[in-house]
Amino acid sequence: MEDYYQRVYKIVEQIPKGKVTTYGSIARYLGIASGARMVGYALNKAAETNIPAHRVVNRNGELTGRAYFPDDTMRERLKQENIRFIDEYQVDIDQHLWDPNEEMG
DNA sequence: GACCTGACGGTAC
DNA sequence: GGTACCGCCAGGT
Repeated sequence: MEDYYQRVYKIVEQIPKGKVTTYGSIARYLGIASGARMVGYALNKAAETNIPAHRVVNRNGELTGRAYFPDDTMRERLKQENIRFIDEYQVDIDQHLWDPNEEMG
């Protein structure tokens, strides 16, 4: 079901600069609250696209997907957007959280 | 067609 | 408050 991935990409593209969201929020918006894993899986493919997948982190704000980005691209991109880091590879999710369920309805 | 794996999340202890 | 375990859906072998 590639259409599923398209849905994920569409949402990730809507993430405003300086904001981040979680896999769970995206999954919930898609109607699969428990499909957070699928979101990350989709973003894996998104890593080779023009989609800002670096703005998506887990519920804890950890850059779990940094391994799928060349070097520290993911962290550099976030820092470039003035994202506050509470750890070397963990953003202040509570400060920059962007929930599509609230922003997009 | 069955089993295993995977950028996660919530609950239980 | 942190760690551990189970559940979830989709895709590949």
